[in-house]
Amino acid sequence: MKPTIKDIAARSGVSIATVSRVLSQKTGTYSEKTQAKILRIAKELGYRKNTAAVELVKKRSAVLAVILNATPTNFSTGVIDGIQKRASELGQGVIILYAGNRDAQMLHKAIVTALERAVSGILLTAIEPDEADLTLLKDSGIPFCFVSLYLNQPQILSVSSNNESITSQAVDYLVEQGHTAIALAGIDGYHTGTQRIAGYEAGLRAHGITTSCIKYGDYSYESGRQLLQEFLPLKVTAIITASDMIAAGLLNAAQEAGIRVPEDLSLVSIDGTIICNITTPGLTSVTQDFYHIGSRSVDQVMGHDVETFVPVKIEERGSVKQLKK
Amino acid sequence: MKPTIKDIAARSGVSIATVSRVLSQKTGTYSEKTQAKILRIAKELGYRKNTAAVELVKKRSAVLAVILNATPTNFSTGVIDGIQKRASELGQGVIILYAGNRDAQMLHKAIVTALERAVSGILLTAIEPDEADLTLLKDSGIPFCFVSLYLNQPQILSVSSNNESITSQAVDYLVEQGHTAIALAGIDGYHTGTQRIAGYEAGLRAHGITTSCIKYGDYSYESGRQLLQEFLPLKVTAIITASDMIAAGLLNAAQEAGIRVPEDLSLVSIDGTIICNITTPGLTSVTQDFYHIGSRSVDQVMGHDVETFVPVKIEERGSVKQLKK
DNA sequence: TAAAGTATTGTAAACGTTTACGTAAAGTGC
DNA sequence: GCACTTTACGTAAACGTTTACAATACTTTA
Repeated sequence: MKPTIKDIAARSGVSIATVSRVLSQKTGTYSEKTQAKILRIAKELGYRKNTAAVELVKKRSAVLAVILNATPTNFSTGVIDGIQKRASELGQGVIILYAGNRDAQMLHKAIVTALERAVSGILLTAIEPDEADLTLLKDSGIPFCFVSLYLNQPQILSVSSNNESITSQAVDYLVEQGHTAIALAGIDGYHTGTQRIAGYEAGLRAHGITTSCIKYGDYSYESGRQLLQEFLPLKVTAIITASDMIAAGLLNAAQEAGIRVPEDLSLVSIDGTIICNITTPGLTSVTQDFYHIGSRSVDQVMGHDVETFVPVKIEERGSVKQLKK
Repeated sequence: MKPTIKDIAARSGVSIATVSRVLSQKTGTYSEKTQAKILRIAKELGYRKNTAAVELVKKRSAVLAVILNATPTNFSTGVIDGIQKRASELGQGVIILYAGNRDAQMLHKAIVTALERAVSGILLTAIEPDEADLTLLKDSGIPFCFVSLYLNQPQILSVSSNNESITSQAVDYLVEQGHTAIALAGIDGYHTGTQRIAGYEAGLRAHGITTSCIKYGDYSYESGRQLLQEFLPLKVTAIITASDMIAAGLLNAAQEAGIRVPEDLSLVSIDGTIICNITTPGLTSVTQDFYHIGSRSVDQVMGHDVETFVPVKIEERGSVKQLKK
């Protein structure tokens, strides 16, 4: 069946310890001649290490566990690309455990699965754990880091965009385009949403705007469509949306209702994924750098000294009208 | 540090074998009194099984490995939702290994990683392996199944939509709407693409249409945008696109070139993800049931008797014009 | 009551790999 | 040539859990 180091040792005429040292590349503990023989035989036999045996002995593996939340917004690919690349550079493998979308049970199971394996670190992407799971993580002794979430607790590692900066920059941009009746749409009441609300309100205050307007949602396209009804009686000229999906839903519902974008209503979308290019018109966005968020989170969980916040930028497309001043 | 069954045995006054039997729920091999005591102490100690030790001894785990290709088209979520749900119903965990997008090195590494772990099965989603990797999989003794790919080799398990049926239904639908100058766009030369070409051409023949028009691409939005140039000199009235992203790219490039959809050019998109709702106008699609593809692939790899093909359906939106006949 | 059957438990070995420590041989410096 | 250091290798034990088999205790049957 599956060849083991015992098989290699028997064919090489050396001990299993020597085979192990060669296969673990313990330089200086074997001769070149012995190494060549062992590597040749290992290849002939199609030998592969038994990961479970290694992890059992070493009580640690060179594997990062990524716990992945399926958000309505598709930014996972960028984050994962960043994680995979950086992990690979640091000699770490990556396994992904799926936690559904705000499914507490699946999340708990994913966390326990990660803890049951001797992973070197855990990255939780766009996931807000409850206190019990957070305690579990803290007590495990395994380093963990939140990705695209900032809990603002000093002992908890995270890498994300600065959510207050995201919305305050969006407000700045819209004010610059002449807008003063600015709303925030599709946000939720979790940490990310709360931070974005704070930035939105700080941005309004900084420009002396006293009227705020916040509509809650769940970041999804359908949520965006439904939110349009709530804006119809209001006098807002511009809306900052919590996600590209909210923006797309608002956009399409508005157009179906005869409201032209950007002529009658301007939109600035948070995230800046490819969705912003697909809509008609394209969506002006506060674009997050998901690739670097992912990449930097690997450095963070590996104990390297990195900045928590990854900068964002405004990307102009076609959804914001410049008002006469 | 981490409690082991030795700690539980010491506190319970029983042997480690008894602790193991209780924790493995070997019914009929322990008394209720002993069980209660062991479970209480395990909970007090915060005991968790060491997965590596279990896998080492059993040489098998109740875990499916999903090797995930990051396609330009975002259908992964549906597939994974289907896989996770069905696996959970069958008592299997799921770990996901990321293979990038047509990155042979990452794919090979993902496959080797899966083989190094005592997984119960491997699901390869939208992945076309080379011969060496396919041989590796076959020689491993671990069951594997292709998801959303059909290799048409009798010993190789797969679950997907019927790609010939997808394009022939699209042709049927467009002919029904009065179209006879029908193209196929964005397809590649791999298995899926080849099957869709066959269905497209069979569909044309069935309607006595002798002129075919096929433009290759890579399923991405950018590829779709670029393909428009190739269609400008042609007299096609309708295009079947290889993915929603190709459709969105063609759509937006056409509108920017003053070509109206559906008035001047009709589009039918293969996949039917949420992208089809986001574009303006919405894209008529041959919609695949990714959730059931994922779900059924779990049954397939677990050795249950299931149909290879999951039915597709035409979903009308706003991208096809009915021509006068 | 004795024998047979069943339930419960413990001992020992297995799983595949790593590594501390001991030993022998080779290399280096005085 | 001698003492010290380095290289190379082997032995034995460890890692945490499972399980076959043996032993013991309890229950049922004749």
